[in-house]
Amino acid sequence: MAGLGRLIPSARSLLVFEAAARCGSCGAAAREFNVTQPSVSRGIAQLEAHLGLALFNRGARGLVLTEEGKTLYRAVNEGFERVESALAAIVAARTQKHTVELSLSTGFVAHWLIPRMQRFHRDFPTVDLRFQLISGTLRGPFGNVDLAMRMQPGEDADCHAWKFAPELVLPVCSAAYLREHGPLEGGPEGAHTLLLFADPLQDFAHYWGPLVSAHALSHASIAFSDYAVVLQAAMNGQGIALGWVSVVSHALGEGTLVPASSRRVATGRAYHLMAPRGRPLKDVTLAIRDWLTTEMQADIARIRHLTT
Amino acid sequence: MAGLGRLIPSARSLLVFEAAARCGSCGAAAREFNVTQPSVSRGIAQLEAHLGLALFNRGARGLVLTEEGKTLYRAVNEGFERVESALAAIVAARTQKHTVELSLSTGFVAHWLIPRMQRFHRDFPTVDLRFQLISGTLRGPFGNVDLAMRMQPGEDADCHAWKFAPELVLPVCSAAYLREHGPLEGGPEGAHTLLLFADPLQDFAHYWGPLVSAHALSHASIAFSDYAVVLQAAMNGQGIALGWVSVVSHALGEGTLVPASSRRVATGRAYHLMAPRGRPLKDVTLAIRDWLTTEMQADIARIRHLTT
DNA sequence: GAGGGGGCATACGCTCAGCGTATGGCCGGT
DNA sequence: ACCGGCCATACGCTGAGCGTATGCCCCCTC
Repeated sequence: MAGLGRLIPSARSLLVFEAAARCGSCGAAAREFNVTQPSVSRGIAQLEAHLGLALFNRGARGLVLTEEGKTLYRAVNEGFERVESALAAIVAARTQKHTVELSLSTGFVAHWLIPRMQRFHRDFPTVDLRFQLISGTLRGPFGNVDLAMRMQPGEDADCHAWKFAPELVLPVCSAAYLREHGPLEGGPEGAHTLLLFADPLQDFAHYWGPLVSAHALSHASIAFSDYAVVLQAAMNGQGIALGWVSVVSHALGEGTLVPASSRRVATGRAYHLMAPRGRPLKDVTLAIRDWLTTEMQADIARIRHLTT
Repeated sequence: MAGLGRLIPSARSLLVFEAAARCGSCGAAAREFNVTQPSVSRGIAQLEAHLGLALFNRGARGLVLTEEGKTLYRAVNEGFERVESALAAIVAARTQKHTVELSLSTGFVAHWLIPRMQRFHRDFPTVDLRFQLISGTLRGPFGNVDLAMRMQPGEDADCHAWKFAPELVLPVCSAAYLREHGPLEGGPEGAHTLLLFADPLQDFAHYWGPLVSAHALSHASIAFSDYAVVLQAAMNGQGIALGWVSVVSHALGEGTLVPASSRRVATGRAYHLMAPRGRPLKDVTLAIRDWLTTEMQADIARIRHLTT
């Protein structure tokens, strides 16, 4: 409104007026603007002189709006509120990001998701991921996250569930380790170092059993308390680790890990992505589910020759 | 609203923003505030920096509001209009004056209305006129004025419209120029000076074409950026200008301008006075409409011998 | 009635926010 | 390729807006 600039003596006149009207005194308004009382007094006087009418009656108890002052104050209050709401809204909309909470294992995040985080942020520029990280077997309630990875829906029936990846396991090591020590099956007794994950919840013999002969269990072993560290040690050439394909698919595709045996363990079970029913199922959550699934399927296709 | 003062970097930020948004360029907004273009440019940049977002996209054609800018502009426009209405109302109530906003061309105001302003004030002593001045072709929204002059109602269907004057154009110059150089049609090639109005929105060849033979377009010419100045130059004897009768009727009646040719262009279109439906249609607005129309009809009758 | 507290108004002098000028870069039209 | 018109920025200037000091007024309490 071009006219407004011409109707007031300066841009700050109305801000000063509004503050004085609301606070009821020059001193209180001055404190709000971090100026001194004479500054507000002059500002109001300037506005009144410009308009040719009194907006306040002055008294020992401060300022009292005249009838014209009340009319103007109502308008200014409404007008400023309209502007302030819009300002607040556009600033909030601009900085507002979707926060999505994911419950995932440390190994998965470290060796599968982080390597493709750049692509994730490209595809989801307004999403801010928050992780509930689970060291070891995927477990525990996830009622307070948007998306969780778990083995089977049975853990928490009251949820949406979507199949994500089959549970397929194979021994993996670095290419350098393989060249130096040969595959897991060959070689003399105890020639290998097995990198174990010290997880009381997981029967690793259950997985190792089908992969090595009985006497092979005499191999040296190193145990770690986090599966992500187990895989890192394998990549560093320190031994052979169990490789859950859902976690090592990226590393196998990149060649930072290679199969250490021709044997595989397919348990018949599957990892699922789950969303609790008690939490809003946001579009962005579904989009991320789809993205994760698509990426996993692409990885699996890419390393099919290594896992069958 | 105390918050508003904290959301903007300075009190004048929003005034600058609103003007730039409405005018579509820093230069045009600067002219409205009687400052230079860099001043507006800095003001907008300061506001954007403070808010942390872009309000305009910059280009070779000026400023275009972003989506956030549009949101803010709507709010600021409404908010400021609310304040301005109250300000006008209390000033009018105090002085018992009616403020009437008119959207008219600079040429019309300068050469048709101002010459009869004394008579206007005699007939409307309590009316305080405010002008939205349009340099060049009458155009643009007029939702925030009481009365606008436009070519056809189609521009903004949601309005009252009353026919005001036909679009009739003839070449005009001063009497002294005519005595010295003769009419537009006669004389050697290139003997005249054409006073042009540099308005990209208006195809002046469309009007000059029927008024002069093809070779006459070789006349020397001077271009001005405002039609009011074009007419002033013609009155000063500097050449021949196109005279829209709706603007030059007073000057023709007074003899400060005379026809420079026997040819006329009647486009068949008509100027209208319009009032937006979204704004109160005040009695004083209708009275001014009638006054303007009566004055124009009297002018046209007075110069009928010159325009047919 | 006197005194004190708290309010607003004004004179004087200071300073930096906002300005203009100069200039450069970019874009679109010819 | 050239030109006109737009916006952005560096530099220096200045007066609008500020604080301080002070005076005056009103209201309340003793």
